[in-house]
Amino acid sequence: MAVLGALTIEPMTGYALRQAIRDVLGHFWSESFGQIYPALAELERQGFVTRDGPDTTFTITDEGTRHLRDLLSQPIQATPPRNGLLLRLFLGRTLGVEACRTLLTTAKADARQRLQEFDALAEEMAAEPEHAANTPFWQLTVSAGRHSAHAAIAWADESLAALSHVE
Amino acid sequence: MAVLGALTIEPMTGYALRQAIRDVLGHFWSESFGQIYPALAELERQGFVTRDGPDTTFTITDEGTRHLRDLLSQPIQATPPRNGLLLRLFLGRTLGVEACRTLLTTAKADARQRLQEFDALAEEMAAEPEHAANTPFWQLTVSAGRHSAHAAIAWADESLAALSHVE
DNA sequence: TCCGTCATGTAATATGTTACATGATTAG
DNA sequence: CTAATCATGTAACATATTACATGACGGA
Repeated sequence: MAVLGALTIEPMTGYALRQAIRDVLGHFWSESFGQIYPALAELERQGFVTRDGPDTTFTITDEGTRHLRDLLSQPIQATPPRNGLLLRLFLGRTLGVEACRTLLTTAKADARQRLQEFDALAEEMAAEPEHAANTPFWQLTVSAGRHSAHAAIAWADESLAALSHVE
Repeated sequence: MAVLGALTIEPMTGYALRQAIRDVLGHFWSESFGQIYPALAELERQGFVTRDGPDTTFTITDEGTRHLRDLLSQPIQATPPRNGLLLRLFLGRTLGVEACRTLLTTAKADARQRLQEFDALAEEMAAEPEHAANTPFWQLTVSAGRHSAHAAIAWADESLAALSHVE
């Protein structure tokens, strides 16, 4: 779904695909080389993408677009959560309050960092008039990241305050 | 780490462990049967847990607690993101605005639901005086969930408003 | 010439879920 | 007595990452 989706934006090589997924979808999606190339081969076999010219860029076919629409319409399957930060804090009594404070401070700094990256990303998107029809949707994903980062900062502040009363 | 951590709260059978992980850590961690039993066998082999009595509850050893402290102190390794909702919204032009609106409405309802679950969880925790030393840390994880859910609701509202101007 | 990047792919490995097999115990 | 839950475990399968192998090309 991610590979087909990226190819709706523009034709790309597998290598460029990996960069696009990392740089543009990076904050909510990821794929490794080992997934992308076999996926492209399979999609080609099924006629959903074609390999063009000597530079071997991949282009999505009409059938591929139809298939993508099907995939997008399927129910979202939840990925099992694995939040190492929260697991450590939950076990804070064993880990120690001081270490928890450090984790929270780092988490806050990370969230600030992410906010800056979202600003850059939003600017980048706005500066591409050829993708005007996509930008409203793309901005939604950036906005999600921003809301999430702001929430993380507020939570970290509250949590640090709460922990100052412990032990 | 999750298995050892859960056993610091109280000795448990593997079955109870799975329920505790699902019910208490569920909103930020998950383990399946296929992970828990082999992990317990390995932890027993290494002397980090012991199997007691005829009801075979597992108890963490002193060495196990030391090992857990080591594990908790190791750097948090980020899990690759896989957010099916954001991927679909990013490809909103292909999926269609109407479907995006539905996704956002559902996401908002889900977040509301989660808020209620967090309220219940917080009450449950507060009602267990024998775990008083743990509750400050446990409340942090609930608070994280609450902040995240509130952010999701605000984001969904904003996004629905933004999409009303599209097409 | 040599290094970094572009480019494709495979193999080894790691991780994780689901389904199945088995049997005890408990509640209706 | 029978259905649900408790309890442990394994095997098959699915998924995903990392490292490796290969080679082209452009710039310092």
